[in-house]
Amino acid sequence: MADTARTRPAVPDTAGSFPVTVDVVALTVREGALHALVVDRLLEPFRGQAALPGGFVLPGETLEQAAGRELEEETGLTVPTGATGAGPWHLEQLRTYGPLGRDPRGPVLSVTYLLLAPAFGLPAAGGDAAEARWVPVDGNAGGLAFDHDHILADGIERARAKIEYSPLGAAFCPPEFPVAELRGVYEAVWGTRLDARNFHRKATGTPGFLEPTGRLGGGGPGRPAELYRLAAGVDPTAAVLHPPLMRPVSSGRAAPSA
Amino acid sequence: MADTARTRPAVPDTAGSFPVTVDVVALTVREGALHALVVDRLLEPFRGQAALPGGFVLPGETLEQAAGRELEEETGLTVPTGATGAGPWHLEQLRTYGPLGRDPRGPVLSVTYLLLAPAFGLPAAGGDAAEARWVPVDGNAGGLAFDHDHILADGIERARAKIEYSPLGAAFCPPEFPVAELRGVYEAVWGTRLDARNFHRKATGTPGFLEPTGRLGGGGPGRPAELYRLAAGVDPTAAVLHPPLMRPVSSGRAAPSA
DNA sequence: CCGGTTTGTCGTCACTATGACGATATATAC
DNA sequence: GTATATATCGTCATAGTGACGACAAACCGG
Repeated sequence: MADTARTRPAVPDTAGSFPVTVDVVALTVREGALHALVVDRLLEPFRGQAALPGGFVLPGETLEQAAGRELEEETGLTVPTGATGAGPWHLEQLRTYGPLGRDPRGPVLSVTYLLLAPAFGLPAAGGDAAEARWVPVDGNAGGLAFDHDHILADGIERARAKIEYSPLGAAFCPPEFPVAELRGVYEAVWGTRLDARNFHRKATGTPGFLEPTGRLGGGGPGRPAELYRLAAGVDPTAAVLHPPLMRPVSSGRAAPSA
Repeated sequence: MADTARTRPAVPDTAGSFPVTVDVVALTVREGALHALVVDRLLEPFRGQAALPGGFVLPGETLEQAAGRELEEETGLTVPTGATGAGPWHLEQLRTYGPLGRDPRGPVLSVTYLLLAPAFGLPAAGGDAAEARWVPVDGNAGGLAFDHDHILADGIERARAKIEYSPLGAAFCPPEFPVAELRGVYEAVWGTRLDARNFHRKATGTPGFLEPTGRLGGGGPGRPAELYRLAAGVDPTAAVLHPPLMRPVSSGRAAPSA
């Protein structure tokens, strides 16, 4: 143990050491509205209060692994491996909060992740949480534990901004979907209405965005829609929409919060 | 000590505790080229190698405070307080790396920050670093310690993307500057040439971006330019450029790395 | 003093992308 | 069949861009 100090330099004693949590802003579109995943806390602090799913990072874990584990433990959602790739599901880091003044237990760092997912069956509770559920985020979803209201707002704004120029809107859709479903995603995330014809022109006319499957999706009333999938081999965060799909100025174009 | 467990819930024992560093990608524009601030390490690991300025977060410190302290200790640069506001200097969080496989001393979390600054006098070395210096980032600045090459690349890409739609390009400029200087920033950051007349039209014609001071800036050859400042009261990260200033497609439109 | 050079600013023009909206195709509901 | 709903294609005016001409106002060298 003493010789490791020579062969392997150590972290200086003055450096602080912090517990680290991973919290996930999981968003989906259900019934035309943007929903976030919250759980009810079973433990102190904030016992009984709603919070974002998340928990402490364990030794030997990566941050992504911790995010996936907590999500699965608390909500039953299993994030497919490689969800940072194209297709449904998208997991990306949001930002890091803390360590001061955000947890009554003391200094705690929170690395947060943003998950965009298709509407998914009701998750099951477990772990440190009871009753995981999707809650609509129309304006005032407030009342979350810790600084999770703030984190949720940041996550929503990130999602709103990213679908402007990236194909990430498709992360909310199943592997094959009609253009109208994608338009519904934009309308739900932005809280606005988009012209179906102009959206169709932009979505299908942008190289590297959508790819026709040739199949038709029937079922509902009206003419059956052609099904599309995300263009293959495209980085889901690449800026394929050039110029971007712009949110109507009439809608609440809130300034991104840094 | 025993009763605090009742009145103040504690972090569970199973939770890991991690040393946390703050590393800063400091960018500036000098002589028409984008430069990054690097220091030479005085201590192991990677002693003698170039690295981004940064160091361990101390107990009781916020992340921003740690970033400012390390920057000042190692490079002599003093970030003005409130550099997240408008005007020259801009400090924002980039992302968090780790904790596994990036530091030979063991699991270490690195919260990184992006600093955009006007060209500034040669920084002075100190602390754990010798010879802080600006290095041009034209393509192959590589060879930094830890995963700092990767972090630097992420920071540059963030800067390239942000000046497309935000007024952040002005963070590289002094408080008052001619339009041509701002154009030089865009050209340096994007590594491309822009048409002076079209840039002037877009920059001066976009509400919430530039504000004429009425003063003229003389000195060099040619007609003296009108001096502008950033529009007052505008969030420096707000998307004021709608549609954005788009990088020419001819230039290397690399896909953002998530 | 005077023309040449350099840089900043204003204008023009073709083209692209958008926003608004009409028209047609093809399904389900009654 | 008729009404209704949805998808897709087309048209047209307009805003914004890219390319580039023209003029303004400083410096330089003789």
